[in-house]
Amino acid sequence: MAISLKDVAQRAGVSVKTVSNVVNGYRHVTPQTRQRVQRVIDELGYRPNLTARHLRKGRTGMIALALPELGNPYFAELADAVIEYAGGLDYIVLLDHTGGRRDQEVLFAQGFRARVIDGLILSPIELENEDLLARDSDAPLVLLGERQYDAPYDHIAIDNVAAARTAAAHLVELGRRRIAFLGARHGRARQTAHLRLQGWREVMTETGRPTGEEIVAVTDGYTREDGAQAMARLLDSGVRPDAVFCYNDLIAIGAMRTLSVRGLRVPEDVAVVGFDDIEDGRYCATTLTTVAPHKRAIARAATDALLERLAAGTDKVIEPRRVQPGFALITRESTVGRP
Amino acid sequence: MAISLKDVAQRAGVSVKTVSNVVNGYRHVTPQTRQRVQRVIDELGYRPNLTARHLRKGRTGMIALALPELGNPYFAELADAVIEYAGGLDYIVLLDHTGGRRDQEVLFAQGFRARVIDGLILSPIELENEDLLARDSDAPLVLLGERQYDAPYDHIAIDNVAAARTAAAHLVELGRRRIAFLGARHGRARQTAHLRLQGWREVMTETGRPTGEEIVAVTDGYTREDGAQAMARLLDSGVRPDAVFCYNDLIAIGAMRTLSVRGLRVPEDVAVVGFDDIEDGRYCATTLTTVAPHKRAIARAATDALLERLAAGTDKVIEPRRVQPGFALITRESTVGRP
DNA sequence: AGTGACTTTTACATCGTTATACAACACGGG
DNA sequence: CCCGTGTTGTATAACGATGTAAAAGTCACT
Repeated sequence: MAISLKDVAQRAGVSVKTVSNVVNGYRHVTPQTRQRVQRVIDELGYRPNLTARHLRKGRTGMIALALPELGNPYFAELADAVIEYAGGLDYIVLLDHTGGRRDQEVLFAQGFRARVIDGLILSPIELENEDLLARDSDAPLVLLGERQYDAPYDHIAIDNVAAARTAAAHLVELGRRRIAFLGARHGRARQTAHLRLQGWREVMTETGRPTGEEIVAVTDGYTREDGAQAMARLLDSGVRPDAVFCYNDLIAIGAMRTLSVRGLRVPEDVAVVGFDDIEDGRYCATTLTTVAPHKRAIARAATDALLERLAAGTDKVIEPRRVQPGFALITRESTVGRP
Repeated sequence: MAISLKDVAQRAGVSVKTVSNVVNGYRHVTPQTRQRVQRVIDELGYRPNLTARHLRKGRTGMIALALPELGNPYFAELADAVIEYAGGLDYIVLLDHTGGRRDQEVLFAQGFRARVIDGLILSPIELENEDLLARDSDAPLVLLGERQYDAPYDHIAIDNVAAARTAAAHLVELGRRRIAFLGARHGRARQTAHLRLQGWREVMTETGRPTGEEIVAVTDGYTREDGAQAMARLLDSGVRPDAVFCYNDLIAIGAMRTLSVRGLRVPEDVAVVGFDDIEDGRYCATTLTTVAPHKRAIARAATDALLERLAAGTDKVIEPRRVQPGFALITRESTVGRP
């Protein structure tokens, strides 16, 4: 059986509340009392029951982080960063994955696990604006990632259009002419993929390069497999790009795999740029040039935004905040070759 | 303010306990009462406060899963599997990372977060046997992964020696003669690395191949970087292996990177085998032959073992259990070449 | 000694749930 | 008509912590 305040109080010959006061560092306790109680606490090895404390305080000290999938290293690395940072602020992080499915995302946004968590950081993929507007949970919600919404929630995301432009401009500078885009998505105008596609398209247009449908490969998902297949389809269709800009690193890695199978050299025949800066990219046979969002900054911004809302309470209204952490283009062999 | 049992009871004109009975599907409630209460529940959108329930029941319905790091895809994929499986059994999984540091591992084993979680699945790296014996927390603990301990805890791990033998035998069958081992560790005899090293050494000895120190590369960690450096050191030392068996896929990927930089072909000049079957390995320029532990089986076995202990309660003694999930050798281009 | 202004400690209610024990009621058999 | 049996519902006490309000103790000053 676990030790409770009562046990300590009994043994120390004081009231339960006094023990509680000692535990919580309350000011008005005489040094003698404090010392005596503290000794008993150490003796019995008392540790507060967080469940009880949470019940009484109405807060659990836990926040949830819902990501599409941990199998994607970008999200795993991001999760690491959030757990680390929030942990430092005495918050426990509940990690979850939505599988990028709309029903799951709605479930989480709606407060699945409400009463267990104080707030939620959600990185949506399929979630629609209407889902957010229909939300009735009162736990604070911070949105992560690049989809855009017209809803009153904090949103942390890098400037995707600018980031994509940087990547595209890099390929243009290298003198590439037929620069394909891998990882576009059907439909949904607010998708991240559209922002990156837009940045790419802007630069292509400005520099007189083709942007036709035949040079844009649509994928179902964001995996290596999707990238490999998309690249294969592109090549099979007769298009011969001399560069590809990929929605993310996984797709880029898949694409490089297909290029290797087809006997095309990277970057001599085809230059490749990814997005995310996952660690894999640094150890491919040909290391991957990529756009690196500052993951720690993202983790910090998201956690800070959420905790600030928690501290303010539900009544106080805080203007929804839009934070744009930085990014950097990291050039590696897949565009500039081996030194 | 959230709706509580009391609110529902008041509105429905019954006692609090009756509502509780309806919520919990207690048998002896007349259909009329049940229906009436249920209607009010739906009307008010009542959802049980799990914190209170947990306080009362003395259980939280949460288990922790402490892994070295999520950045390693093997652990990320494993975490995915555990969250999925335990979630299906109505358990919430608290994911944590120890960084593979002994102090952190001890902290978790000792019941950091006790009173929040009902039990713990821990995948230790540096944890020592004495740490386990000194453990005084009463929350059930299941050990995951390949380190061996003489302590009364359930342990889930594949047969590493057999797995390593399978991999080594594969390289022997291909006619390779100087088969290096990448990713050995200094000291600690109970380490996983030693088991894999042992399997490798057995096969080398049985087939008359060298097992000298010069062909075994020690690493500090288990990352791609470690693999790349170890491979470089091996080559610099003048050893010319025609195959490498790596402690894990990350090291193998790092090694392949170095081989590529040095102009050595895989598998023509050097065949490479990894361990873990992480997704990265399927999309390298040269896909990676690897030993694939059955991750889902591991996740299931660990969760089942833990939940069984939870169900049994602390008083009942269950014999510590050793489960060995299966594995499979998956041959890819890094040993058999491209078809 | 009595007063007022603190400081220190305590008793008790409370958070939202479930367990326990018991009251109220229905039913069938003698 | 009473009794035992079994069902249905309620009042109350926990679980372990904290907040509130008030009691008890201390001290300086008249």
